[in-house]
Amino acid sequence: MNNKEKILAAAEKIFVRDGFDGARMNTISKEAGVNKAMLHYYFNDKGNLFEQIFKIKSSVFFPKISAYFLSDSSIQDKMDYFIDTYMELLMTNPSIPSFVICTMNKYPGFIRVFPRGFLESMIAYIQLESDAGKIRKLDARQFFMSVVGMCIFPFIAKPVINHIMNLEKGAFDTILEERKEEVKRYVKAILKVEEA
Amino acid sequence: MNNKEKILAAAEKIFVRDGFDGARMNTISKEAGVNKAMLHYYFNDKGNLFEQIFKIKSSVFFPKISAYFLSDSSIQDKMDYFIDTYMELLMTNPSIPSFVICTMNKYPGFIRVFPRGFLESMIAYIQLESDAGKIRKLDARQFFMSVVGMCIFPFIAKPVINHIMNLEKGAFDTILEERKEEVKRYVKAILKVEEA
DNA sequence: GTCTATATCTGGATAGAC
DNA sequence: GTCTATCCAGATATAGAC
Repeated sequence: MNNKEKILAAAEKIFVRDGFDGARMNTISKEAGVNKAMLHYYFNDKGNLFEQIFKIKSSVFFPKISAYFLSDSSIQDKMDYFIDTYMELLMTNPSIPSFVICTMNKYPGFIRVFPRGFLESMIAYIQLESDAGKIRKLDARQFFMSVVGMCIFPFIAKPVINHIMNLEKGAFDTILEERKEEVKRYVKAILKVEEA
Repeated sequence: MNNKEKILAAAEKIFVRDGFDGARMNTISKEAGVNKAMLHYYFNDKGNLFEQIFKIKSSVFFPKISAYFLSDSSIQDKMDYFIDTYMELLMTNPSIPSFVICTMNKYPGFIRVFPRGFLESMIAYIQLESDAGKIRKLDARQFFMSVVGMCIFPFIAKPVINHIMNLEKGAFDTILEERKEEVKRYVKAILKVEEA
């Protein structure tokens, strides 16, 4: 890894952990093991360094979670895949949801990193299935927001959850693991066509 | 309103809008219309000013959303009340969810303001109903997390939602209003006992 | 490309007059 | 209680030698 790559890796870690405001150019340089002036040499300023990282990251994230939606499997299977993949991704990057929320609420310009097509087409597909009567009649936008909300909740609320449920060491991870299955069951219940 | 009250009101607004780090003692004093030195006279330092506000706020919030849980109505009605009350509260304070998430992830000590009893007893009650077979067999903690996740999602993700769905002016508020009913329907579907 | 030293700015907090 | 002036720490960014 050359210096530029070292800086990118270190900056990602520190920005995600501390947020844009909380991150220090000093901390990043120490983490990367390079001189602080190098950060400015390669990336001019803090804001630009920040953008570079998350343009790269989001270009792999969205294709991954939406991949299976193109297959010819049932919508129930597609939702199962989405929930599994999304939850797995979050479990290996548990700070991402809070990071994204904090960043984009403070710096609305940050949402540019969200590519439009992936989410739009997933929602459109769900709406078609609903309109065709294959699943319950629902607003696909509301449904999609609900699924994502259910998936990210434990990650954004971890401190409260630990406080309220006073969990033992490791218990939180168990909750996450069980949650995948539980959310999939909830989604199936929501999608199920009501009896007349 | 005396100076102390003016400061509290101004500080609440600025802290919620800008976060703890982003808030400036200068900005707060201007907003309150008092001299900056007054902030230190009444509240010593920034951290203490911050705590005072949210101890007061949370002491009204939790009793409100959990009030109806003590009645003798059905669990479905209780959940409807919870979702309505909670969503209404958020609609009049739409920045609160992001604020809480950002603050408590950065300053874990902040969770002390969350009183334990209210949420715990709501969850315990739901678990009893489930174990008794009055609703579907489920993990009440997972269920409760799901409901809260569904309610707060549009508030924490507003910038993405506007970006992805490219909404017209006022369309977001319509989504919020419709969401109350939609989430209530989803919750009913989740709670419904499965046929053998 | 890499480093040291430093300029410059910002913001919380304090001293002290009134 | 209220104000002005100021201190001081911390952080970004730059200048300039090598």
